[in-house]
Amino acid sequence: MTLMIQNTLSGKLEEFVPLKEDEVGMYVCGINTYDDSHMGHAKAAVTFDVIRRHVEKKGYNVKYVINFTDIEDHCIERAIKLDWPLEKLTDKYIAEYHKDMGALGVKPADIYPVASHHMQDIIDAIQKLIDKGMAYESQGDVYFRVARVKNYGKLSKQKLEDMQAGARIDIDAKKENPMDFTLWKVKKEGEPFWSSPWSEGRPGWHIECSVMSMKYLGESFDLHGGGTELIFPHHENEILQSEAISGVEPFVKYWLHGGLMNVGEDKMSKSLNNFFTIKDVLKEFDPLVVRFFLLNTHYRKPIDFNDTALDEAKRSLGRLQNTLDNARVAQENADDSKSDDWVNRSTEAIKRFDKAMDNDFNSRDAIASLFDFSREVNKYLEMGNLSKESLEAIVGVFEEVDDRLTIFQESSGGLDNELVDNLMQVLIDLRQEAREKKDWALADSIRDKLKEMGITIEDTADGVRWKSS
RNA sequence: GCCGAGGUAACAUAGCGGCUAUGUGGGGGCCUGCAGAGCCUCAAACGGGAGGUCAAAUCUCCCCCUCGGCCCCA
Repeated sequence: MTLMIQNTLSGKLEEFVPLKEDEVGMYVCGINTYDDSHMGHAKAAVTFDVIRRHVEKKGYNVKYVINFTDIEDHCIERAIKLDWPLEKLTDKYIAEYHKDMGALGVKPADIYPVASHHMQDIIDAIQKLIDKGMAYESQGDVYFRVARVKNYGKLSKQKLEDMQAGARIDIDAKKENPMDFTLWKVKKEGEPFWSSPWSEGRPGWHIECSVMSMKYLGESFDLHGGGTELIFPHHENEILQSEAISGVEPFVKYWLHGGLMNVGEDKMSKSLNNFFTIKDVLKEFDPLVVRFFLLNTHYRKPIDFNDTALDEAKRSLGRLQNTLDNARVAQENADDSKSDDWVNRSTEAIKRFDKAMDNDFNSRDAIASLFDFSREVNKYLEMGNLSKESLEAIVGVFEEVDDRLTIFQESSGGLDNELVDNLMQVLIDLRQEAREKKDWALADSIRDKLKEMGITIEDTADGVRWKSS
């Protein structure tokens, strides 16, 4: 099956054909390191995590790079405000990022380059642009010369003329053209700075991504991701710079952009101050539920963030988790005498899942297919006549899915605590005795009290089960 | 103004030419001492208007509405 990818560059669904046989380069814009990550960042991290895993599953050797930008305005401002060296701020929020994303089950990237650690590379790149006539120095600043580009706007489909017509563009006397963007800017008093041939100052936003992506992935690589809000100007300018620096096209073959996280009518963002940090959300919801919530919508679409949606995700995911739990329990008790065609059906289920993922990483559709599979499994589980081999295959489907999406619990049974297990067994036995004597009041009382403690008792055909919620 | 992405049953989302979808919620059954879980089943949809096709939620055109981008942002 071929992997199809919606490419922002062409605006079309294209077959994925990597540039090189041995390695697929993938670069995703990380965060600006000045504050805790919010759910919007989580959406980006999780979707590209899943995309990366699927591409790897297709047999490609993915080299995954996520950058940290610590040289832009917010970081500088925050560092000054806290009276911290920039490095301290950078280190802190990189650590927080890894903590948050780790908690969300995001597989680490191969390389996490940091902008401020690549200053010489950045300065060299800017010099190269100046040497080529693609950039110019002006009173210590350096600007990219947009007029020298032949096809401006290939990613964002914007025309230079249109941009200048309606937009609110700052008229800066230092620029030749209002659309020229900053490669290097002179420091302001009190700001952190680096020396350069032009002035003491710092790089503009965009250039660090060009430099770091090309450094680690080469002048031309396969996949570049980010949120839709980055298409213009960030990614557009990244292309201009990179292709001007290297002289190689395309800088990136496939551009992927994820829909934004909304809160009601607005997108979630720091500047609107309507964000929910990952840390706060994880206090209320299981990380697996959060992942399910994020993956239950196609990555290119926006998602509205609210508790109701998370609650629904929790219930929905619980349905799948139940099937998996039940299958696992049945697996322990199954005999291997009977045979049926669940091995084949399981293979088919994985194929269907894969097919959905091959269609521009349609995790929503892939999950829907799992619900269908789950329903079928439940029917047979209830009849209780599945063979060990079948159950292994069925559990295998869930494990395969989990390998890609990471949405299931290992086991929802005990608390990994022998003492608790034993105590629970005593309570369950007592309750069973009460039930046999038809002492429903006592039996229900035990169940209710445990429920209050967050422990659910279920009477099933295979015996009594309990789980903590 | 200029670009981009969308408008699918109560809600959230897939589907993007023929197979009426998935979950949550709702009605009715089955199972159960009850509960839970599960199964079966019912109700419920493609923003509006033209066009085109044997056939459209899916294609074309027009209109309406929403969100995003054009200062920073995953």
